[in-house]
Amino acid sequence: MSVVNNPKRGDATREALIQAAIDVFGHDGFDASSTRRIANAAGVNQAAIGYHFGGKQGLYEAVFGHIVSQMQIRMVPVAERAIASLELIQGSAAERRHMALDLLDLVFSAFIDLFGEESATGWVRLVLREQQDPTPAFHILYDGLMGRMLRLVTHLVSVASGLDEASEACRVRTSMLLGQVLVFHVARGTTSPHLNWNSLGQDQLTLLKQQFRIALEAQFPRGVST
Amino acid sequence: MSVVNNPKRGDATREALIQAAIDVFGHDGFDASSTRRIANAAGVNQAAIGYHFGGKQGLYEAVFGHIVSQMQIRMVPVAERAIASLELIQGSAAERRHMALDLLDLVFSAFIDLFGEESATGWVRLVLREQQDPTPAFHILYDGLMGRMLRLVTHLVSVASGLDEASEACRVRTSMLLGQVLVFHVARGTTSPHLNWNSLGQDQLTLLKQQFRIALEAQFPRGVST
DNA sequence: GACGATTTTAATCACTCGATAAATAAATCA
DNA sequence: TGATTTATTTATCGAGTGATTAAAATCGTC
Repeated sequence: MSVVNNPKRGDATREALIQAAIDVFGHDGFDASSTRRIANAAGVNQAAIGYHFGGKQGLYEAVFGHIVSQMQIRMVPVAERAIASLELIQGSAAERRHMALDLLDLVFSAFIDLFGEESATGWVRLVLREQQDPTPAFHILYDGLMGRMLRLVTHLVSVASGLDEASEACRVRTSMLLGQVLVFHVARGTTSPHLNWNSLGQDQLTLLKQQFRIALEAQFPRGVST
Repeated sequence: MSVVNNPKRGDATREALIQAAIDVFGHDGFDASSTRRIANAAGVNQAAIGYHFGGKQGLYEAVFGHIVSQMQIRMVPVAERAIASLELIQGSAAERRHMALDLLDLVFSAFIDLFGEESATGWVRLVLREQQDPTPAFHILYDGLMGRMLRLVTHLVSVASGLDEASEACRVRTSMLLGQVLVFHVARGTTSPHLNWNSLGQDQLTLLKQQFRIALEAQFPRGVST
């Protein structure tokens, strides 16, 4: 009870293991990452993984719990702001369209920033790998954040485009929007040499947001109305 | 000399190993795939991998050689047709823009078909994994096909948009186009439940091409001209 | 059918893996 | 302090890894 917050004895070890695991798992994937390397990177003993997380799989899932909470810190305020704005406005269709476009820009800007953070290099790879072929850890991601964000964005696209929210067309277009951002991480092997970008710095992120906005406005033009 | 084509004795074994390796590597990744499982799936002995390909890594690279040749069969004719069309036309800027848009649609349609083929489920995962974090095998892909296709598409986008081919803006927009297609494979974990698609059948591919064309035309409008 | 070359197989190597039990250390509380 | 719980470490287990060797089988050719 000396310090506030009451940190239990093993908290430091657990934290160190999760941080190291994000790096190692993110760099080499689940299978190629040995528990010994992770433990070594964390400065603790290999057996500590079994003690604190039950095993390698348990550590992997704990890592995703950590990632989701980090993503939530960044995205939830933005999402709530967008939802609040949407509920407030009740003008003409054109006005709501206008608003939805601004909110899409807001949400995707946050998304681009999130994926471009310095500390993100580790966990972004993990998230994308899990996207590609989901393991049980994927549900932690989807239920915790991705699913909710996707529903919000789909709704915004629906308002911005006039497409029925439940239609396949609307959902396809929503996914395509997502792809326009993800591609710079997912197809890094191709985009990176093509753009001479060896990393996503502030300059690159700015350009990305800029170009995304242009593409967004073009895809769902403001002027067109009923 | 009994059969034509002079198939050497070990060709059947090599072919079986490559086919099995595409499935196993594609499903579980390089590290999680054991040479014994691959050999078993191919119906040959594990030592045959060492004999024919030098080792696990050699087999992995041979797989990518095979994939590239398969992709080339599908994409090279389309690419050559596009290049030929571009060189022929020399009308007004508006006409060239028009043509470039049609060619973009052509190339990406082929791309969508390629990634949607029944037999593709195996190697698509492999290609995307390699995109995400390139190993030496990535160069086989990039030099063999991806790089060339990307240059072609960049040129088409340049003509269609009026952006300088060498500009970052043009290349970012090109990558974004690519992302609009890739997302359905790369973020399958998210798009698949969102769209209630458990696989990419003919209906899904048709809808994809349809929506992509709409998004493409919107992003690079035909009407606008000098 | 015998020969040499190519291919396939069985057997084994040294090694790394994740998990775990037993021993030790540290903190907590009576 | 001594007892008890909690945490960390050391050491080891069996399973599975990729690679390699040497023997066996298969082939074309004479």
